[in-house]
Amino acid sequence: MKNQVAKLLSQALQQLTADAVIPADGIPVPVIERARESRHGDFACNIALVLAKSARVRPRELAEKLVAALPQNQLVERVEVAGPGFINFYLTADAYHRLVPQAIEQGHSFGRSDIGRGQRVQVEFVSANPTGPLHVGHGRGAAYGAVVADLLEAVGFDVHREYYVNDAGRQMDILATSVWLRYLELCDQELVFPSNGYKGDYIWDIAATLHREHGAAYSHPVDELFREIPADEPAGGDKELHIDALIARSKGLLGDNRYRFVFELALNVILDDIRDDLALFGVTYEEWYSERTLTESGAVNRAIEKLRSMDQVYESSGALWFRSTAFGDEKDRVVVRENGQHTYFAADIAYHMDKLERGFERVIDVWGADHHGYVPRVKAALEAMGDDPSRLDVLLVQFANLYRGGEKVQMSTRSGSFVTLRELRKEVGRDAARFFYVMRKCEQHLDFDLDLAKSHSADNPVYYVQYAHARVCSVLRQAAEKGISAEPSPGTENLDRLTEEHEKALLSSLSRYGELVETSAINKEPHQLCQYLRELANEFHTYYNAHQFLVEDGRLRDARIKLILAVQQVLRNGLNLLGVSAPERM
RNA sequence: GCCCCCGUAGCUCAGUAGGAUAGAGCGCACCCCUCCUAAGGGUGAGGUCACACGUUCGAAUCGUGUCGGGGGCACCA
Repeated sequence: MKNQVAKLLSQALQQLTADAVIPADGIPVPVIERARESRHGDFACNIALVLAKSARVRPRELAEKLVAALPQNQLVERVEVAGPGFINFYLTADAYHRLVPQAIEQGHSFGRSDIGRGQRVQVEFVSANPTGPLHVGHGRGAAYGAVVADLLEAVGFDVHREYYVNDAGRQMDILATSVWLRYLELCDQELVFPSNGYKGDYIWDIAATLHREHGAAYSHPVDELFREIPADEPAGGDKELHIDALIARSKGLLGDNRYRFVFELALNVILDDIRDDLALFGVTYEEWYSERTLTESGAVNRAIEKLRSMDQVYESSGALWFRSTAFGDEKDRVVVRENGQHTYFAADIAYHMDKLERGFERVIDVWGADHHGYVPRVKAALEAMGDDPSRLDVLLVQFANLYRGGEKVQMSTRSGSFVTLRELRKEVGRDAARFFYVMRKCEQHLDFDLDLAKSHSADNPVYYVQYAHARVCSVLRQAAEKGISAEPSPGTENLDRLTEEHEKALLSSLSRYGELVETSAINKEPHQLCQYLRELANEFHTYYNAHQFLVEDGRLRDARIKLILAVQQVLRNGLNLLGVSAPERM
């Protein structure tokens, strides 16, 4: 609808350019917006105000000329120049009416578009280290990333969802060692568990699996394991040195293959759990990309060599540094440590290089806000390698705070008192969790009210929207019971009977849906969709209270049934994009 | 110290690429089912858009500065 108005204006602009009223250079794309007030018509455009200066014509005069140059169109009833030079468009009733059969016939595809033109875009999200279950912080990234991906797909992008699995590195070694130590305890050995190890119950579970399936086959005397290991922090030593020494000793005692076995077991159990958890949350991926394959395939070395060949790295005090300051970073960053191991950052450079090499035109990373310091250096690396850093879009998601009974739920990884995503899902349900997570802009701190998310009341936005959908279903059931056919008449037949203000408001909202999906997708702002659905549901509920749908007058009844069928479809499509169910009854 | 985000109604937040009289929900005060689910609806009170200066025909929106809140600044992952 908006696009059609914009097209008309573009044609008028071309006409005026040909007539030399407007200078040919630098004509902006006309910005059409929804009029905020009905007395300003349906759409408004400020192009005359914008162009007045360069055309050296008074805004109102320019507006008049544009209006005169507008081609005829059956959607537009009349056009007015108002205020300082706004052009207001008043659309015909038919322009709105034709949306109703469209929504009903197009069903699931109503509101979708192809503005993405099949461009390949990768969305990487969650990517939590597989060292334990996902917690509520990851949940927000999961919900947000999933909806952004779905929105982009809905507007015609070729979306590739990816989870980057950090299956290499020290944290994973700490995990493997933690599991093995717990296993040794299950083999009736006594030891002091390292303060820096993973202490969650799930570590015991994995150790128990190892013990159940392999008995004491992986057991070693503990005194051998701890012999001459530097003291742990509680014993007055350094927890990092302590755990690193334990890892090295574990590898030595178990040997490569057996250590690998414990490592893989831990990794697979946790990764399966994460995968399962996300799937139950309605979040799925096209690909789980292993960090290890990045090293094994030589991509990391290749990235480093690429930087070297472009003279973007230098050696200093035994390490290899990337000149990220040359690209706006605040300090240079190490890519290969003094001990010869590459840093996590080096793998990240390789990963992003690989993403672009795989042919994605746009790459979106969803990160926790605590990683924001990472953005400049990753972009710097892409630029240094000769890529366009603007192809990478990093979306930072702020943390979510849970509230229960008006009190903030205290969470800290250290004390092990963090709430897992699974627990949250169990408590408030998938629908509420998905909706609440994306209700706010991602850069906004999120206050997640658990009581509200659980409440079955109008205060709860999820139920409110779902209830509107269920109510439509209920009306249709009611019709069936009364022996009234809810089968709508073809096309726009009878829709001219919709003359109530409530009905016009609903038609107007329906006409906004497509635009809304587009702006939500382009701006990566799912909260706009939440907001919209709430408004649409509100208009429906108001309508429901004010008017009977299943009236005696068959033509009016048909028109109303068609209208609510269209509303039902849009509610369903919108909820579906959010990963929230649209129940038939509640 | 440097960097990022935020500051709009009592509370939680919108404000659609600067636009015509700043919006919603909650809370508060009233009111509405002999009627398709009251898990609903309506009416009302409530704002110096943190502050100052600047850009513009026009600023909650853009720029600079100040104040206030949150987060980040590893040869960790």
